[in-house]
Amino acid sequence: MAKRSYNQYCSVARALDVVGDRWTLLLIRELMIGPRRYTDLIDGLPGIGTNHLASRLRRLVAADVIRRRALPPPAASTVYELTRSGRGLEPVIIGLAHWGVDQLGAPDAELAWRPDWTVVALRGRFDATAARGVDEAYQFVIDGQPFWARVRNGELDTGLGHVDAPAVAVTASRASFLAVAAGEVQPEQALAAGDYRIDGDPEALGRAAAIFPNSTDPPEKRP
Amino acid sequence: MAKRSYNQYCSVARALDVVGDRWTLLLIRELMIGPRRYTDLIDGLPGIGTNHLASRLRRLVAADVIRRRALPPPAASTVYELTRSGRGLEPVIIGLAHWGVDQLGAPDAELAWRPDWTVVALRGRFDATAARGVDEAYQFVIDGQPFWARVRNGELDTGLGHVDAPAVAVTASRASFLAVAAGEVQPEQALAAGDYRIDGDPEALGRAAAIFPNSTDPPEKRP
DNA sequence: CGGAATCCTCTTCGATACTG
DNA sequence: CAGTATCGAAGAGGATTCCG
Repeated sequence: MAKRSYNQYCSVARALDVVGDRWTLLLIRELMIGPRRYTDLIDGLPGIGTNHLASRLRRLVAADVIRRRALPPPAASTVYELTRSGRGLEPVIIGLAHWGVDQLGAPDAELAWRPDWTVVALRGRFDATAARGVDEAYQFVIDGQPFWARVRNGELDTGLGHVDAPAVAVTASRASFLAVAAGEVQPEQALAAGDYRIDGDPEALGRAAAIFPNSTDPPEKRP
Repeated sequence: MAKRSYNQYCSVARALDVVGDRWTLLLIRELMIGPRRYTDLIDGLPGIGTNHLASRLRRLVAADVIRRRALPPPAASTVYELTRSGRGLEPVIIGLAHWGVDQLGAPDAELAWRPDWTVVALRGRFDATAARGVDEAYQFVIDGQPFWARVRNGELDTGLGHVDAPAVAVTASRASFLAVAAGEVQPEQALAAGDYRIDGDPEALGRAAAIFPNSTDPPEKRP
């Protein structure tokens, strides 16, 4: 039962001792999207053994990366969420997200895809400079799954569900949303085809496009 | 022989399909320090099975993350080094290094430690703002292992071996270097004790301390 | 000696079945 | 809904051997 360790006095190795196991960083990704129930996690991590999920959750709680929280009575359920320490892993996830774009390829029906994952992509693409002075929210409903992004004071907030008074709302099917996101289809075509809809202020749409640029390299320096 | 995959259309999952296996990110860390021979890698990754190292190297070459290069005749050996794509993983490694600092604890003789790993720590602590206008090099020789950092045009370059005309040179034993780095011993004490030596310009030492701050949070936003 | 392939034991993974 | 229990298959970790 003793945890396997790299046994190195190196902060990279120590970090990987805690979050380097298979599935663990994807589990962090899931919780970056928002608090999740056990079954939500199973759903967002197709293929994980339930025993492994349970043991990883236990370990991450022990390491103060995530926390177990009971929802108030009407909901009567428990959720897992990132602690402050766990939120500190966001740069790692974002770093992987940037790097992984090149490995992504074209949308493939064989691969699992959840609308929520778009939240992570949005957080990765967020351009704080372009967001300066903007104060508005954007609503998405993809495949019936609602999520949103709000920009205020140059900062980004995201969540699942519906947001008040969005400046723009995008409603789309999985296929059309992915086709547009991957650049396979022009937004105009998708709009004409019908299962892709944009409501709201056209100018706000332009701002959103600048704040979440489609394919730039990470803001870090280039080699 | 088919590679295990998460089978998700998500750039984080795709990235982890390539570099998420056990040992792989530590292998990238090793190559961030500089080009390495097979046996150097074995040495920097104590505990890795030679078969696993070989198979990971093969896969990473295939994925264009690293490259195999033959050294010119006198050396008559081959080294592995990061490709441009592989260097793109530096933000991930640095992100893990920042996060792992909290998990690091006190130096422990039970844990493996290599002087070279300090190069990664230096790269993680580099403060580009403090480096503005500085053009000088710093030499380290820890436990007999030489490595250096050079700051120029607000950018950082690092490497193994000796650098020309360093502004500061730090020479120390493993124990005293770690004790000072971990904040257990004040530099003055270590200097007095004798197995820690600093040569060069005291003002440059002050600049180096500002450029590689000892324990700040990552420059990313805080939660 | 550097760069692996082989063998063998042990742990972890993945899938399913089962329980409070 | 939130987990345990179980079990075959795959990967990890050593040691040793092989090849140039």
